[in-house]
Amino acid sequence: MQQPPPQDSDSGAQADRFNQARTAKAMTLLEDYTEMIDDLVQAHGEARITEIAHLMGVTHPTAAKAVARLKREGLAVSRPYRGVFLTEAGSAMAASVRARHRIVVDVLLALGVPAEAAETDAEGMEHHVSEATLAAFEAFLRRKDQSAP
Amino acid sequence: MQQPPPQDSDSGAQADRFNQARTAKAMTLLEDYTEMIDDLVQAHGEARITEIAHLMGVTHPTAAKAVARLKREGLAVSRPYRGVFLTEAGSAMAASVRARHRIVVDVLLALGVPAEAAETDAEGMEHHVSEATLAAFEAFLRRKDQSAP
DNA sequence: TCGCAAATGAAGCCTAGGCTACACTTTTGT
DNA sequence: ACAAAAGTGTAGCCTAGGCTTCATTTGCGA
Repeated sequence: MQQPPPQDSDSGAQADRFNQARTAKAMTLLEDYTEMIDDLVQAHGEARITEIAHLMGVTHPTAAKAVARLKREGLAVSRPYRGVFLTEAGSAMAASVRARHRIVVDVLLALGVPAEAAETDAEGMEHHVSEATLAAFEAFLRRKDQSAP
Repeated sequence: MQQPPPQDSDSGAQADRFNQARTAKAMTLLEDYTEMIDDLVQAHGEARITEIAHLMGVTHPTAAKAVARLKREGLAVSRPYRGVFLTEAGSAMAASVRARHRIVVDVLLALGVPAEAAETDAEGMEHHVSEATLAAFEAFLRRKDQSAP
């Protein structure tokens, strides 16, 4: 799932990178909404469309469309005029997204990025952090903690 | 250009971050293509649609549409059935994009990310690296160089 | 309890960025 | 010199993800 088959020439490697970036970009909506819904359910017991929309900075029809997509993908469930909830798959995604987000922010902070910028940039960067990179980030943070306990 | 006006409540901060991530996402196409065209012009004296498409991993009509957008935005010029070239604005963007890309890759490598993953992830992450974060990255790399010359 | 405000849903429009199919130049090899 | 091949352009279709507008449902307060 990480190395697609090598192409004809060397230019394939370059193309593969862009294709992976495009794939990651397509996942961002799913990831952002599942995390948001998980937050809201933990905070209020349910996630309402209007609140999701407000926090995401979009209009409610946009949020509703996103939730419809989550439902299509089996990540969320909801009944008309009722709150939205995550399925098990959705919760799992939310958990890993949140963990990854925290690690990315921590790495940025450790590198000396100002807190506000770290939060903002992490929001976009996190979706492009592969397993390999995430593992390296975790190892880096562990080293940091050891050297400065 | 970095801090939009504060919203009503605190939820505005969250929404602002997502909005910035969306803006950055919208810039990725422009940035990727200008850098690619710059590479090709430096290598071959011109950038051909077919080669751009091949390297970007898309079909040529898609590349042609992207180039049309670059022209609309004043970043590139071209005449029918001839190569594509960057304007001064396009060259400037390519230069800063390339510089940022190199820094992001270097930071990932310095953190212990494997080379292949660093290249791939940087391709997506770089577009979300703000000026503040970039500055912190550069400072971090300078420190690294000093401690291990 | 019942009426109105707030929340949700539904429909339709727009742009970006993919694609295929087909038409037309340009280039190239014989 | 010209025909085939390669490269470009054009048209049209699709999905995602924004938006506005309008209809419907909830639920709360008078």
